[in-house]
Amino acid sequence: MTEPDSTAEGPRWRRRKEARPAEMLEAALPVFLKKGFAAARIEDIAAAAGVTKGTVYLYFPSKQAIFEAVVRQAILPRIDMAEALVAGHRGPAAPLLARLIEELGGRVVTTDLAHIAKLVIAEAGNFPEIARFYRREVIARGESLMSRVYALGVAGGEFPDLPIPIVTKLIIAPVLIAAIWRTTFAPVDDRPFDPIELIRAHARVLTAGLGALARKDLE
Amino acid sequence: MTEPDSTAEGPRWRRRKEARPAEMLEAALPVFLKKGFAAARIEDIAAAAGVTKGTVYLYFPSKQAIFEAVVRQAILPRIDMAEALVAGHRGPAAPLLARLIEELGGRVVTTDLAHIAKLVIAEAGNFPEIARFYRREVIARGESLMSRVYALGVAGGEFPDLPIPIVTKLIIAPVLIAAIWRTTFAPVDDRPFDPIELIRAHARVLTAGLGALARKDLE
Amino acid sequence: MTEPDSTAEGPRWRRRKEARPAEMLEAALPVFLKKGFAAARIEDIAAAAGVTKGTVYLYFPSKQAIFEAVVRQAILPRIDMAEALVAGHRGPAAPLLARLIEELGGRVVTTDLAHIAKLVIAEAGNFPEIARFYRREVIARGESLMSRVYALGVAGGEFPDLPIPIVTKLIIAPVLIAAIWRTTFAPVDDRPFDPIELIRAHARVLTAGLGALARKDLE
Amino acid sequence: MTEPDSTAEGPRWRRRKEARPAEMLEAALPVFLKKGFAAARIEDIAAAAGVTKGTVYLYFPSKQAIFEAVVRQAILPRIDMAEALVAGHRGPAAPLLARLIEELGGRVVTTDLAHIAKLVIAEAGNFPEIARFYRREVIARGESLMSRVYALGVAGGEFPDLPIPIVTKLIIAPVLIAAIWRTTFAPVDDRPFDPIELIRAHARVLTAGLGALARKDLE
DNA sequence: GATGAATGAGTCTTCATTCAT
DNA sequence: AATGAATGAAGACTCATTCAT
Repeated sequence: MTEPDSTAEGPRWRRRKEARPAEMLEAALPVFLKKGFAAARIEDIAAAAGVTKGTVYLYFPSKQAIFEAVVRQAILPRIDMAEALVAGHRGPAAPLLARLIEELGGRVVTTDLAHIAKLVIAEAGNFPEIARFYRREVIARGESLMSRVYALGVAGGEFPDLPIPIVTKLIIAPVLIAAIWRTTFAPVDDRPFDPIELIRAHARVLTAGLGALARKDLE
Repeated sequence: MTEPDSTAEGPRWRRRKEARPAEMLEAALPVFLKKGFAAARIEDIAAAAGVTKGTVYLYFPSKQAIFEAVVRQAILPRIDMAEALVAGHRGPAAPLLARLIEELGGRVVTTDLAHIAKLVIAEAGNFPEIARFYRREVIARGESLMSRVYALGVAGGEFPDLPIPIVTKLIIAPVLIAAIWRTTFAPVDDRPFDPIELIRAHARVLTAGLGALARKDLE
Repeated sequence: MTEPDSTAEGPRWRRRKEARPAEMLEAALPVFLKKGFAAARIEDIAAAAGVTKGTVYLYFPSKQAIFEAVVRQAILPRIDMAEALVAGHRGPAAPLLARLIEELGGRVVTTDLAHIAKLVIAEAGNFPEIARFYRREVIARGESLMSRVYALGVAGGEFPDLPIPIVTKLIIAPVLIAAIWRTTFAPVDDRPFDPIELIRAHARVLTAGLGALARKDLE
Repeated sequence: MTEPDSTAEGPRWRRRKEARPAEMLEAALPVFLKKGFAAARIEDIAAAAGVTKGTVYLYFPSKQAIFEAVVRQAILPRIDMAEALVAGHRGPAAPLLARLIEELGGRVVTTDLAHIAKLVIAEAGNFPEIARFYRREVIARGESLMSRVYALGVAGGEFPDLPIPIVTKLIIAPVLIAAIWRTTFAPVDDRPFDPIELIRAHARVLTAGLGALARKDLE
């Protein structure tokens, strides 16, 4: 597939050691997504990367290490993107929050981030390291991001003063549901599922709810 | 071997043939909850049920069959309970919805239903049959239940006219998040997590949001 | 081989769990003797025992455990025999020592104890547990045995007062050499090697030497 | 890459092509000593020699070839030394023999010759070529050396007329035991072990024994 | 109905060896 | 000459499943 020169037999390798680990992770991601950790075979991953089993072990010491690296590589760039996206936002908090949910959430829900999130949830129980990493690198950063937006809204009287960890989860929840639904139940459901519609409704209901509660708080 | 003489008193024990499968499923549930499908060993399940591996196969044809039966048995009674709980509710829709969320959601989130939900989500990808069953028996019934309550609210002008599948997911989402958090990330987080607090906040924000949108719709 | 009933296919197993481990060790010994630890394949051992790989793991948790058990089983009964043999001896020390060397040493050197000793020596470096066991169960008991005989001789003025650990090794040394020679070099040597002759010469030279030194000490 | 400009000063280093194999063997010896043949990895050897795996195969066709060469190289110079040492000895046979044992044996037992001997013994079973080489180059030459000394003693009536292969083994035995003990059991024994003390006792007992038997023969 | 001994396919992992560069 | 990426055969170990007792 990615074999650039395959006349006859082609060279067994070409000097690209530095690129290999990333290539392999890229190849491994769909395998893990499709089968989960336990059912994914190293050989599948190797084949997907166009190498043989042994080669995989030149770059990673174990299946678990591959898995952890895959999750990391799949997630970290997205987090960076998300943070950049937020950093650019300006203005009152409520529309900002709505936009965040719609843009970020929409992105998550329509790309393979949905699968990745589901994968992490599914396997984190067996991989405390993954769980820890995810909490630290994804959730914590997401929360800190949200908390800034939310604090703005609280300061401006737009939002009620709820605990950040709670609010964050309320914000995220429908996004995750959309991800889970799309990856898990949509394939066995004949009714269409439009994740974007869910995200939009969520944005509307949530901001309306927060606004209403804020006003009630003021009374 | 150490069998005491039992001629006089009749059999010391009586195998509850009919009860066996259910007993096994009960024993198997915690094993699957703890390890997931792949890592759960038949021997663990057998041991938990106080029998040997071979016996398990007298009642179930395969590990997968056990798993599916376990999930079914764990979930069905809860659904029935939930439906009963709803059937008894009366009055305006908003407080009913809030109560539903708090009572049902609270129950889910604090019992091992949380683990079960997480298990289903984690494994449904590998078990279409589970996914199908869950969608059909759990989600569909839950939705139908919700839809009755929600329709009440829409009719009364309390709720905006959103699509039922969307609303249902919005209602459920934080409950699921609470379940996932508790089973997956709380164990690796040192900050305390109070699922009930999340559920309550959810109930408040959601009903407030729906109410606000309903009013806006009327204008 | 030991299959008692093999018409057509024969039963896959017959209730003999208790005998199995010992049978397997017996089967494993020659495999280890022939190949050493590293080169011995579990499958070889299984085949030698008339079972398949998996069965081996019903009884032993690892290759190393098998190895250790094999060595133990091969050695312990011999030690017991040796101790019994010594316990029965009476009379002055020098002939007793000579008899010990000739009978015990002769036995070692002509049976597969020679191979076992060589095996232990060869692998003990990689198996501290084996080394420790051997030192404790074989060497220590052998020494204690020797030391009783030797003390007798010292008390009677027959032997010089040398440190027991030294004397023991002098007594054992040619026996071990004979064992090593027979298992290691004799197969590639065309000259015949008679271990018994070596043992006899050793007994004579050693007792003569000890006697001479004892007399010199007295002067 | 970081190669400094070398046009002006000529090559910074010069590969000693001819020396390479010897260097590698030197590097390989400790690896084999520490791990034995099977557990020694080519990569370890290469690393110890400061080259990469591939380079090793420029000089040796296989791991086994390296091993054989290592043993050869480790042993041959010692043999030469030993023969030189003997060639210089003069005088009556008994003290000569004692000196030989103490000096040669002492040297063996306190240097890594002990480890090498143990290595050969451990692996010779799997490497007939090694066994053959060792018998031919080491044992045979050692024997011939001993036989000259011994014949001197027999001629002078100092020693009894025992077969040379037997006597040789009696002479060597405690040396080997010392070597084996030091490398194999001493590490798991908390009591101190002084190989020199053993060698000295051996020299004394052996010469005394040979002398006594010689006198008895004369009677 | 239960048992538990036995199986053997399935996987990860290691490492000697090859060979394009 | 040296490298080091890649290979693939080999082997330990696991465990769902079978079936004689």
